[in-house]
Amino acid sequence: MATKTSSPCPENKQDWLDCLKASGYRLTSPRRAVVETLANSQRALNATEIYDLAREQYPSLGLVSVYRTLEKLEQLELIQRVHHPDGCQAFIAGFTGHQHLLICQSCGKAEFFEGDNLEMLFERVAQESGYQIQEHWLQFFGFCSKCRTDKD
Amino acid sequence: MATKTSSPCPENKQDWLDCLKASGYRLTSPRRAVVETLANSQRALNATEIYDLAREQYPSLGLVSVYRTLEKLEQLELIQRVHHPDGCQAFIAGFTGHQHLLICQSCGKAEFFEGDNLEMLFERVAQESGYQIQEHWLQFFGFCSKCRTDKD
DNA sequence: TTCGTATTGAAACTGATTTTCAATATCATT
DNA sequence: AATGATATTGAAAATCAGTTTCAATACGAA
Ligand SMILES: [Mn+2]
Ligand SMILES: [Mn+2]
Ligand SMILES: [Zn+2]
Ligand SMILES: [Zn+2]
Repeated sequence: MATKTSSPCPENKQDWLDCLKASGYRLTSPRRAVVETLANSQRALNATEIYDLAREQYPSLGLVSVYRTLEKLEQLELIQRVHHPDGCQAFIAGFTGHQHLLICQSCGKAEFFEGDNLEMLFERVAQESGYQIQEHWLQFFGFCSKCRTDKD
Repeated sequence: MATKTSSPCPENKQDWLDCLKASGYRLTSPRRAVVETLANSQRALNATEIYDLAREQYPSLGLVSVYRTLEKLEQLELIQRVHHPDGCQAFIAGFTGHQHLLICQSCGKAEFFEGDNLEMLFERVAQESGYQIQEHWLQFFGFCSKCRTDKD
């Protein structure tokens, strides 16, 4: 029985490299470093965080290449931007299908969940407002089990 | 019978000025201009948009004063920041109680709605993920009745 | 009306992101 | 494996939104 929540890490970061390759991009060390860093992360990272983490393995990496790689990964929908009260320039591994984010307010750890059923609400709001509803954003914030334990 | 959706404009922009006054701030022309502009707007506006609109009535207004006034209005919870795929620095008149935004993807017109009932989903996701859920973001995007008509 | 000071707009500054550019690395082709 | 066209690179310069500084001004309590 499959769980309804899932970690953002993709099964295989090779998929990302394959996808970049298939889209006509070259596989370079800077790109590998960024992919590696993001694909291994349990939480959303911004450009500088990726830069700092990736340089531990690949010190000559330039910040500009991080920005350029993020741009491509986002276009290919391998990653997605995460909006947060503290900022909206962090990225996390994307997931297919209809999923939403659950984010730890303490450590930032993110998971995806699915199974929100908002059809009834869509209809009621559409009725009352006259809007034709096309998209929705839903995001939960809380404390992950680890951070709850640490608080004690 | 009260509708469950409502326009973001406050009944009376004088309320905002009173609130600023009550908080120890002086009522100045730049502040009045920003309040006027935001309180009259049906959609979220960023600093530059407010600056441009407000200067039509008050040409000597400085952009710095827009930023400074926004900061105060946000602290007083008279306005709130609106996150959007195209940017997250726009503000709209705030509302009390538990409400969420419905935004037109064409003209930006915003309304608030209430009555989302996510308790069951909170519990299920909390159970499956181990997270203690504290907050949620919910936002709808679509086309307002006017923009739907205009498309025909 | 007076007067202390909160507020102002211009200019300088900051930090994040983008652009430019010459040097380099990738990879399809030989 | 070697070649060569060119996509990609990092450094430096440029841009952009937002913030800080500061002397001049406007608010509003007295
Ligand atoms: Mn959903
Ligand atoms: Mn809600
Ligand atoms: Zn946590
Ligand atoms: Zn509209």
